[in-house]
Amino acid sequence: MLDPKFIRENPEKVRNFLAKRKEDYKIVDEWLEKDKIFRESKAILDSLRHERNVLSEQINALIKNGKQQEAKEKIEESRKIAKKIKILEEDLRNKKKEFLDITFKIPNIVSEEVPEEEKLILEYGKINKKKWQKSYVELLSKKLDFDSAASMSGEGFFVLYDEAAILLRALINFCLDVARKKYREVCVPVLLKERAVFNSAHLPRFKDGMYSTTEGLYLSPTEEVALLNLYANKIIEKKELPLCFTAYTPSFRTEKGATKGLIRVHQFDEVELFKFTTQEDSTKELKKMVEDASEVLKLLNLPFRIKLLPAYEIAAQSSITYDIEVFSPVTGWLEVSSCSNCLDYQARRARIFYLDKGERKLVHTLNGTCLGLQRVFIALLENYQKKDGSIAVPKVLQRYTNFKIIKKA
RNA sequence: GCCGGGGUAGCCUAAUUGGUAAGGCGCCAGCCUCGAGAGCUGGUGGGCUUUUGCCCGUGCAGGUUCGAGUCCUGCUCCCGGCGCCA
Repeated sequence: MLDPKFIRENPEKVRNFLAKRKEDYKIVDEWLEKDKIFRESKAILDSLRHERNVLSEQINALIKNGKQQEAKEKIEESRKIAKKIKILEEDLRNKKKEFLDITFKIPNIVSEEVPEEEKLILEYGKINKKKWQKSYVELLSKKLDFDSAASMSGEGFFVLYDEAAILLRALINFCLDVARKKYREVCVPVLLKERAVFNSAHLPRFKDGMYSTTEGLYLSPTEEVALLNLYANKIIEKKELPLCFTAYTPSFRTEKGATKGLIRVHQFDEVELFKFTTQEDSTKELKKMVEDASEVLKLLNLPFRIKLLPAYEIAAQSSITYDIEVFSPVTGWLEVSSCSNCLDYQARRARIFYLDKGERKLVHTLNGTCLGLQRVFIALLENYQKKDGSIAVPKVLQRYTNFKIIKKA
């Protein structure tokens, strides 16, 4: 969430970035109204509480001095106020809830660096497109089985066999090993409490995009949620920052518009990067994160490009987002990473602070995919295929696969 | 899942039969000093209020009460024990 004080003092700025996000900026007026009502009600309640507190203190003094009769009269008086307070408290609770609900609906500030339209930042590697190249589906043939997956889990799932399964696992390990050089590896849960998912701001906005269980837990839509919550309600020493984590887990999304294939599936694999930084370092650290994620593609010798997304394409919690797309000869450009600076938006919800000379400050949180593995998998197959239908395994992956080539199926 | 014990500010520890959160460390500022340290003084949770000031704050959410760290209910996490378990 944004700092209410910021919204109150800069409603124009908030309207402005809502417009950039192509969202309804009238919500700001609604917010200002709710904020005003809430604060006015609270002021009335506060003065009543003050009266009660004064009376209470008098009652205490009277009782100590043995003046029971006078105390009794004061208690009677105070009782009336207490009744009023109770009614107003109930009312204020509702108003506070309304106020918070609307505050949570307002997305993060948009960074000044965010362009009007998608902006190409970098192109890397040589695009190699040949007429004879086949799609990953053709290449894998029976090693990729959508039918069995559909019969046990429904549409939007897949089964991999043999070298295909091994290659995906190799990719997971490779990405993790590259990430591990700079990020601490951590193994995290994929079932998460409502509060945790709320902290990352996936709730309430992304509710329909997530699976939930009968026990009320949500299936992780991205490791971003778990990694953020490593420090929920904690205070970090400034000298410990930046804290960098990486994790691999499967991620789960309902993907209502899922199409057949590996590109958009309900259960997919990603290695995630996450950083907690000081307020002054987050911009610098985001750039490093984008480089770290690109590093994997460079090592795999896959062509890719980096884009800076416009405001209307970035997540509500993000203030700026870089996307990395890998080139796959038949399937085309595939988004494999999204690196975002959430500033203090998630930290305010999750209450994550650091101590700077005794002063408590909200951390900045950054997240990035490193990478979306099914999509890198596709690019790998299509880029490394040979004319005879076999697929070479990149040198850096061979120690993970223990084979150098996937023969034509 | 059951039984018992616990959660107080950045950290550590107090608070009588319910009477309105005390102290220490650390940190910040000032004094002192060539400077640092020590020492001394003040300040160090959040919000509203331009001042004075007021409200809230003892894991979270409620309840009882004139008044709750303290009593009650639900939840949560930690510690110990039992149970279950790959």
